[in-house]
Amino acid sequence: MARSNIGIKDVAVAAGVSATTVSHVLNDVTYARISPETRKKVKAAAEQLGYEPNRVAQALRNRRTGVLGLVSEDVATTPHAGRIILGADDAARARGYTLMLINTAATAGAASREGDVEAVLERQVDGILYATMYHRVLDAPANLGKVPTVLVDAVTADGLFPSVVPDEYGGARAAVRALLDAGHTRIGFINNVQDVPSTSERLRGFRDTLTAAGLDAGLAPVEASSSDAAGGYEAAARILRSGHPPSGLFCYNDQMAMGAYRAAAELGLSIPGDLSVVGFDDQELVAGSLFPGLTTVALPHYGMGAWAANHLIDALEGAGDGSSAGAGTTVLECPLVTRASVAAPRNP
Amino acid sequence: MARSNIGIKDVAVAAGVSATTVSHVLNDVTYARISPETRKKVKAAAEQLGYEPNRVAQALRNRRTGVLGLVSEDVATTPHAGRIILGADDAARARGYTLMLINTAATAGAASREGDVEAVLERQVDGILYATMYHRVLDAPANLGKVPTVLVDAVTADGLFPSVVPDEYGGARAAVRALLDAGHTRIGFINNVQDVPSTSERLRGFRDTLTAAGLDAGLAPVEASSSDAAGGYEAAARILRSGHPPSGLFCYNDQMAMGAYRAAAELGLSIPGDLSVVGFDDQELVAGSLFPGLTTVALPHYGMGAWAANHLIDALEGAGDGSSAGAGTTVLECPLVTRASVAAPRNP
DNA sequence: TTGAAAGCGCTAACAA
DNA sequence: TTGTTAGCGCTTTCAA
Repeated sequence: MARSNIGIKDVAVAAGVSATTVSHVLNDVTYARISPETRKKVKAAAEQLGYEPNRVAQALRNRRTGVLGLVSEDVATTPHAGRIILGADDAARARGYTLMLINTAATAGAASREGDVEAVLERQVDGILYATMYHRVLDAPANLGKVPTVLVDAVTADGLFPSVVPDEYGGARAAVRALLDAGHTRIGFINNVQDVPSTSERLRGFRDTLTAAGLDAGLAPVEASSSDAAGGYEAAARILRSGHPPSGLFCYNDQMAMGAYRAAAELGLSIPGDLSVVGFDDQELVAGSLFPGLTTVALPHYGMGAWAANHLIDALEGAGDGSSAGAGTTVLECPLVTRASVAAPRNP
Repeated sequence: MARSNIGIKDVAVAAGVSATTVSHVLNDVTYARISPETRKKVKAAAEQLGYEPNRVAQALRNRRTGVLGLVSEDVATTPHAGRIILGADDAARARGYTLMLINTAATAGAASREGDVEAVLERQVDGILYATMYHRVLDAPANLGKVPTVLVDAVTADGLFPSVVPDEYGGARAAVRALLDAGHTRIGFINNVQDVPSTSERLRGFRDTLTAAGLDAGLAPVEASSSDAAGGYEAAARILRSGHPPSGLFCYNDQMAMGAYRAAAELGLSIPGDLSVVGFDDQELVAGSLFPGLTTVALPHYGMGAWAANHLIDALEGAGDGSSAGAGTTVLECPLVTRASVAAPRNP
């Protein structure tokens, strides 16, 4: 079961040197003065025996495991978690770290989530990445912060941890600008009803962009509903059936846009001929499958995962100062992904 | 940085006993005869100091880390990975294990994937879960199997590893049966063009079910295309425009079903009034967002993850025999998820 | 009923 | 230039 029976000692005897020497050459210890021939011998022996370090023993000795605990909420719900995980994994591996994963329930009580954090802490992870599945303010478990911690897609009310979140506002601006650039002057927004940062920020981005373009944001139709296809259908129907319907529609997310597609179809409105639509989230499975393909704004999940891992490792490897080195929130751009749902309005 | 400074020794002095005794009582060592009062003292001290075991030290000593390496292909592509991860995490945690995650690229060469496996092996994982993102036959990295290994959603050509895969055939039967039960007698199938197990098995299930119902499977319309919405649209359009179109349509996956919805809409066919549709995969984001909701067949990703973790742990904890204890492939049911896309045919 | 001592595989002072 | 020695925190003979 124990896989690699051969250890540093075996290499030592094979090379005819001491374990210390083997350790020195294999770790490229700077202060060790070892003759080139000895180095060669050791490396050859190690290679030949197929030596692989036992990271557990190293960890015990060095008091660093090289493992990052990824505590992620609701891993299974969306593909978002996958992107965060992938970004974090890529970044971590590039720097010699590995991820240890624990799923935690967003809806669980503080005690349960504290237990989840404890599970990785026992494993002596060097640091923790705490990820949520949508941008929100997090009620952090009490034991978070016992090791350096970075928040992904979340902030805490007290702002004690460094964190990385999407630029919801900027993303909304990009979406509306795409509509504006295509020539639309009457643009509507269908928003989510939940009280989360993205709801208010996307609305703010929507309004500010219209205002900046010299339009009266107060006149722009805005309807809110649940952030799924049914909600999108309903909100879009309300807007499109109004007296003076918009020619461009910005949707809170791709699911709602999917509902808007249906509402448009029922009203005999073709996309993008009669109605241009922009979504948010870039859920490949949805945005890429709709017809016509949905122009949308991508959430930088991969980038947030990578940023968080890198930032955490920087903190770990930087001066072992207070661990709170560089708290504050970093905001990552949400780029527009152009597909085929935006065109010039029929009657500009 | 090192989080829990207090170790077994601290508890020992606090309780006025030896480290040995502390270890004994905290681990409930059966053969240790320790007085109830001593036990009480030790537990109180541990509790009071907030002692948490250092799993790394335990691992070094016990030669078991209690960590399972999850090597997963293309974690980010679909929500499937999330389900597998969740299932594996739940099962592993219930039995005191933790997951270590490594992403690997399905398209990468054997050498690169071997490196990915090596990364977790160095961490002394007790066993490995190797997961692919769709059911296929896997070209296993050479070092897989150095520790007990279970395959998730994949099999190897040589069948050397225990593995768990979805019952594609049974799922297809359930889908077709749903159509049959609703009264349809003319049923079509739009299939994937790729040569993967699901393509042939779902087709086989489709035909066998028709035959078993006394219909002539040879006459049933079958069209194949790429397994996305565009392919589904195209294949469905071909079938629906044919001389004698079916009243029920089974689709290789939900994406293709989404394309079929569009084809039906263009032909003025309402779902489920004029056409009943069944998908496969149960991609919540798609199946639940379509209108009407898509009746589909769920892939048991959560179950496969859980089964694999449990099976692996069984092997780990069972007699430390050959590790190949119980190779062979386990097949998990694909249940029908009923939404609203199936109804009785208009002209039975 | 309890404790002393050895050692898991590795690294790092310190000696030689 | 290299080797000896002492642990990292824990478990487990073995002895008391």
